[in-house]
Amino acid sequence: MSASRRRVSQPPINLQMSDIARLAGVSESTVSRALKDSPMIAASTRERIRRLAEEAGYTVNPVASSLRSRQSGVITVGVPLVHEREPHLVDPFMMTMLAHLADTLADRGYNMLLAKIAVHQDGWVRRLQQPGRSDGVILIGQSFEHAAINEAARAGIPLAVWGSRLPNQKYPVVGSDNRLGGQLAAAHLAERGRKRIVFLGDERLPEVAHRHDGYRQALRDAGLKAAPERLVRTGFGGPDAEARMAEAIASGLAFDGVVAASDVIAIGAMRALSAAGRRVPEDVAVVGFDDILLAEHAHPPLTTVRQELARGAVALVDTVIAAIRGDAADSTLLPPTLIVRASA
Amino acid sequence: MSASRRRVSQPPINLQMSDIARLAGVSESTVSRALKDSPMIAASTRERIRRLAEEAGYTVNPVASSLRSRQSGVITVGVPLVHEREPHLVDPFMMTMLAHLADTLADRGYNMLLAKIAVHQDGWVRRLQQPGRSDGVILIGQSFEHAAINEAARAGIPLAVWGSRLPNQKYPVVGSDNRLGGQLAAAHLAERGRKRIVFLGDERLPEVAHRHDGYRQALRDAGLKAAPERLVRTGFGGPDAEARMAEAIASGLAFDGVVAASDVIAIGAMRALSAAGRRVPEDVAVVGFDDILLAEHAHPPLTTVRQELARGAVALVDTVIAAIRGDAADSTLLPPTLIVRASA
DNA sequence: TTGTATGCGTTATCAC
DNA sequence: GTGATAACGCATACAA
Repeated sequence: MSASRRRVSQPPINLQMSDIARLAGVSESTVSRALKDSPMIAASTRERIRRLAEEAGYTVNPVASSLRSRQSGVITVGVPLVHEREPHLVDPFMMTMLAHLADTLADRGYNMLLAKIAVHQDGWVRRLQQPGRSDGVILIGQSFEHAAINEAARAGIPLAVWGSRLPNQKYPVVGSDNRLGGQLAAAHLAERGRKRIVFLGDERLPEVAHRHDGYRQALRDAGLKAAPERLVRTGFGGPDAEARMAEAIASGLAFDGVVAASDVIAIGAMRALSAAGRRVPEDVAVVGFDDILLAEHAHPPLTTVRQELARGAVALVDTVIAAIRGDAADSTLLPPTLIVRASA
Repeated sequence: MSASRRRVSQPPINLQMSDIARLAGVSESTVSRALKDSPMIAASTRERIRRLAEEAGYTVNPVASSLRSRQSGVITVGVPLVHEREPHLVDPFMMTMLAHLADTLADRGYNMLLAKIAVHQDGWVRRLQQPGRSDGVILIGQSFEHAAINEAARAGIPLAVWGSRLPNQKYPVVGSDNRLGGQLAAAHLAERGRKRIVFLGDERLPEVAHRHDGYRQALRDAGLKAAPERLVRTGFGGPDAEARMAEAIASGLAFDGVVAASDVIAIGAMRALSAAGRRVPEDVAVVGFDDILLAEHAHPPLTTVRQELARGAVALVDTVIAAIRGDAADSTLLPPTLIVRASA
């Protein structure tokens, strides 16, 4: 059942601007201007040329256009891969963010070029913005690359980054108030009488670090102490989180509450708890982070800190567009919200 | 907290090939060849030039390269939007497919350009493959555009389409055996003694049509009759499905089983059933389609027909690459699997 | 308001 | 094995 064919039938007669110019009896420049609605051209001829091009099925060659004009109409969205082999893109948070970004970029008339970034390899910053291919870059997550991102910003790459505010930051970030988010989560558990609350996540990552800070603040406020052994480090993958939680349980760690750095982590943890015969929330109350679609469908439905991804995506896009224009590109701090369901 | 800056500091000294040529004491042609590992160049000079370029931080300008060579290293992934306002990309099935495609394309050394396609507007096929911007196109879903896609294929655009096999198809498709899938779903319900089984989906779309065919076949095989009023039409959105299901219940339609055209539809239906006081699976058994991550977390966990998206994504990518090369681009039929959980 | 001329940075073609 | 030269298709400074 072959459906192949050489590019032979119906040669798409690669029309160029000169063809339209001839058809219209004007010069190429006029066509070029008319097609981008330049006010230089009389409205009547503009209209005529547009119609002619339309009928002929001509579209401007974006590659040539972008070589000459140094504008591509494309924005690169980069996903830093912390650990080589994780298929990060399939992560629900990442997918949702990408979908919102794609929607917003389309709204703004930009195309989206998706790039997985192996941040191990040196020089990824340069590869990121191959000259001319895209007008700007959105990075989803800072990973451990604060310094490298700063360098990229200093090199003049229009940038917007999803993440946390850090000292000495030369690039605009969009992100939730992670400290507040962590605080909301832990305070909620404390209010429900939980005394020994575990934090589950990789606190070396900037966003998670802030969530952890908020968590400790809330514990202090509640008069609880944050035992260091109750910081259980895990990556963002569900199976990883499940394994780390299982280990913690097996090690005899005593706890009655969990603040997870993400919903996927929380759900992995609940799996491990369930496997170990601990009931949620009776024995252990669990709070997640993100409020992905899965959260409300989890067993039990997950209490979590919602991040406003749709708003975040809009802010990221508008920020990078501002940077491209050379306008002030300010950082944006989004308010997280505690969504109380059944798990805590 | 402004983090903006004009592109002034640290001018990235836009290095070009001529600079490397001068540095190496050779011509531009030699540099060009060396950097693409042409066997024409002596291994020693090749290595020397590569190192020089590396050190200088030079990368080939992909726009200029692609204007001249007519190869972009980019593949466009198009998502046809059936209904204008649905944010289709946020659909879990779509997001998962996109993530797998992005992973696979990256593996194959291609970049992914994401395009939402408004199929209402005429001429979308042409816009899809703006000359030069990408080497080929992957379409996720045929929508109602079989004829237009055929036209694109005839025009020589290298294509691969996720969808169903249709008569007179001039383009390669990758997709599940939807007829078999529908059959598996309905047969499972029949085996469990369900007699009045509703089909929930838009049977005008090719893939859904085939699932519906399989459903009817299974009913016939089980000696049941497929009453036309048990075909309840709905789009792919969860809220839409919930509303249609609620209407069907309110209208007094009698049924004890549901075959849904997707998991999202199934979950929407279960919501409506639950709201109407019908228990799943006791009163109504429900089978979904896709096996998205959400399915196993649904209430109750959803029995569904799994599609192998990861394999599908690989097939799509390899198919479009074959088409780009001018090789035979064959269609691929993936085997669906029934995953039995608690909902049926 | 429109046309003319030049060049964007690379690669293909042809010569050496 | 390497170099010179002319495109690739368009947009802009400048001239008219």
